[in-house]
Amino acid sequence: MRKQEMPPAIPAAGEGKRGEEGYLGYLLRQAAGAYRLRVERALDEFGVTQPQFATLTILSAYPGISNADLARLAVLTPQTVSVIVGNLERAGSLVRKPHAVHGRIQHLDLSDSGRALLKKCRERVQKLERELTAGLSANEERAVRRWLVSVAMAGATG
Amino acid sequence: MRKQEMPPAIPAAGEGKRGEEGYLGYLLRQAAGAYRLRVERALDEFGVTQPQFATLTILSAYPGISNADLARLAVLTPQTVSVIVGNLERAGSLVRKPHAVHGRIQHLDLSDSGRALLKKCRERVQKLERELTAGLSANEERAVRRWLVSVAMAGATG
DNA sequence: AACAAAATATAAGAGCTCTGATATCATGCG
DNA sequence: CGCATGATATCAGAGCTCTTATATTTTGTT
Repeated sequence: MRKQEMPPAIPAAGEGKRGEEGYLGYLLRQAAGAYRLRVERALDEFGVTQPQFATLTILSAYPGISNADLARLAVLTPQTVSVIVGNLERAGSLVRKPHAVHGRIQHLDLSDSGRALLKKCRERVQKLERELTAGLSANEERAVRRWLVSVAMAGATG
Repeated sequence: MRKQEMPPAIPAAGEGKRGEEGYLGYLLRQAAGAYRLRVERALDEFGVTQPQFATLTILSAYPGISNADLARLAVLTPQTVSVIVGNLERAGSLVRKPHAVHGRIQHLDLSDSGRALLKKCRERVQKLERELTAGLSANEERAVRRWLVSVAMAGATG
């Protein structure tokens, strides 16, 4: 396949601009896309996407949270979260408790089936998570974590 | 806002699970999302998205590439790239040269306006790119780059 | 009490991305 | 030559994500 291109000659993955000399933003996008794909493949059996898994996880840690707070936690817009929550509700993984003390806010909580689903997903994903740190020394992992957090928070209002 | 939640107490950005102790995959997704948003804000004036900018950049480095090779380079599916290319063509930033020596393959190339657009976008993005490395030592930057490449390539066929 | 401001939720429209399916073209094998 | 295989391109359907806009509720000001 792809016999002989005269021009620049397309590099293999991990070489040239595709490798460690490439733009950091480009590498970041590639890494996130590749990992998202691996997560969704691992969770395909359960029909759960990576954003859904993240939402279930947050909901498990902070039950009763509102859509708006969920969006803040996930660094997403409320509209985006509303779509994800809608799909999860349709699948029966979470329930909305519409009213509350306040009128407009809806509290979100995992259903029993949602909790069971999260447990199964978590096992799969933790395997991938371990692979993520496999080749890193303790120092390197710390540097990577610090960097990821700083990138996520740059330009944030808080 | 959000006066007193009894339960776990929602952490501020960069703290607890949202910070350096969180899941690496979660941090990766947040960082990529936040950076993509910054890029698209910076390029909003030109109506160019991050994937479109990446496509223009690749096309500039490898003119005459096919949709399929472009997909391989970008670690995306051919269908995804086809959508992006379609939007860029509609905007007049690239041209398809349908035929070739082979019959089915379409060669892609930047138009003059596409080249001018890329130049303007590149200036904006390079500013963000520099911010990405601001707090990193040379050693740390090397570790981050190596890690991103390894994540992007894990599970790849070749 | 009345109005303004802020927060919450949702809808509409657009782009990105996947999977699965379909059509075209090239090459290799009989 | 005829058919199978593989590569390329595209369509259809689904989910994620953004922006912009709208409706409802709560809160603060007058």
